[in-house]
Amino acid sequence: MTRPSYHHGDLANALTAAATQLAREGGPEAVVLREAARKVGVSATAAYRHFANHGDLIHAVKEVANERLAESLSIELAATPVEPDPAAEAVRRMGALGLGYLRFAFAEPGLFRTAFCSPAWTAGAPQGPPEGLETVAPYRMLVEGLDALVAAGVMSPARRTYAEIFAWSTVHGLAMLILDGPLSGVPPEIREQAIAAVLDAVAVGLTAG
Amino acid sequence: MTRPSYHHGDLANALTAAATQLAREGGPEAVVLREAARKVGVSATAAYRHFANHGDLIHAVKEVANERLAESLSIELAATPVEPDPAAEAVRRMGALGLGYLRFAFAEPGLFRTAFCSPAWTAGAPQGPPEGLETVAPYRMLVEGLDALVAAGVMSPARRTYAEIFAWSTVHGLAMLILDGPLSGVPPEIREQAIAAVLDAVAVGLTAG
DNA sequence: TGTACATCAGTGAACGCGCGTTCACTGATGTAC
DNA sequence: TGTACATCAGTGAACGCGCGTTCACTGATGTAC
Repeated sequence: MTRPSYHHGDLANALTAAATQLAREGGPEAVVLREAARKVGVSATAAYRHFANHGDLIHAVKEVANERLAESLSIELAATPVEPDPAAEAVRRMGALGLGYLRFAFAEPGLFRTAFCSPAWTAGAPQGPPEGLETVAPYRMLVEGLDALVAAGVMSPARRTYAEIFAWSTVHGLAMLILDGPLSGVPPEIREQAIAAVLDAVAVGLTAG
Repeated sequence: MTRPSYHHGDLANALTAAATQLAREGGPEAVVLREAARKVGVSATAAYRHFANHGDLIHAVKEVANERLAESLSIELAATPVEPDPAAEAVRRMGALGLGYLRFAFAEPGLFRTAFCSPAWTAGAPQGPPEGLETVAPYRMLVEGLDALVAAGVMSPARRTYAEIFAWSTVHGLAMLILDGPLSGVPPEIREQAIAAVLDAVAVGLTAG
């Protein structure tokens, strides 16, 4: 298990992968730089050749987590057949996005919590240009879904404003209340019913009137 | 500022108050037992006469935070005049509850985050009987609000199921996304508009059809 | 009304923990001539 | 094709931090007789 050369060759990626595994098992607080280095078989100091500091490493994991979330959304989008009717199709897609979001949260709680961890955890990470929300894949998918709702005539343009925030808030809140919060005791069966009911209510809130 | 006697007399409450102030300023991670003792002017060891451990102290703060949240809901309920029409009144109350929840989250982010902190923070706290959600004041207020909606005939009984979870998830998610999450950059003015739009969408989701 | 004594509520020193980070260093790589 | 040398990517020891918690203790309180 020793590496062939003194130089690792791909240490940045290896550390990110190890740190991602830590996050998967215990959320952002489990991402410890020394442990990631240990897993890769390298001294802790070596990490500083590739990451500015601890927060920078967490930031890298956070980006990976967002990619995984986007994948989960895509998978759920593809899991149900396309509806011939544009209106029904737009509604189907929104439901799939919500379901993909929640499936990810419950299947990968550690990564989910890391994707949305407080900025305190990534403090010190050197930030480039202040990239907006539009660069985050899951958010773009949500925007497209809502636009399709309007294009299909199933949501009034007046309701379009802040619709991202409404839809996102609901699924995010549900995930948080169940993962970390006072709804953590809800058994899986009830949880599934609640998810269906909540997603339905969101659809109503977006399209009614 | 020295206490009159060797015995403090009310140390448990004093420590809880000091710890609550710490939480107010920095959330659950700022609740450090030694610091709370320091603020009260007592040795760290003394805290162990009144709290089983660190998690127990945080648990006490968590309960205080929930009381403050309930107060915020009550204040907002009383902030707008009662509607004569029962249907309008029930809708008004739901809006006030949502607003009170969000006002509290933004006015007291540290306490809000403590009220909903992960069980990991309160680990070790000796738990009595597993008290259900019904014992938590804010939750009871939500249940009453939804029941009133049905009683006033403005929400169909079919929609009543899991309505708590839908309404709660939405306001909770909005608070989290803005406090800790990717919506933290939203300026206060836009935030207020978003709050109004989201609360409106929830009302639609609850009552439409 | 005194007094002995159990109990309660504090004290202060100390420990271990494991982290992030820095330091001076050495082995490996690649490029100019 | 060799060789000198700058640069890059690692090493290992060490530091400081501040926490939660334990220990043996002492001062204050209250109760039985």
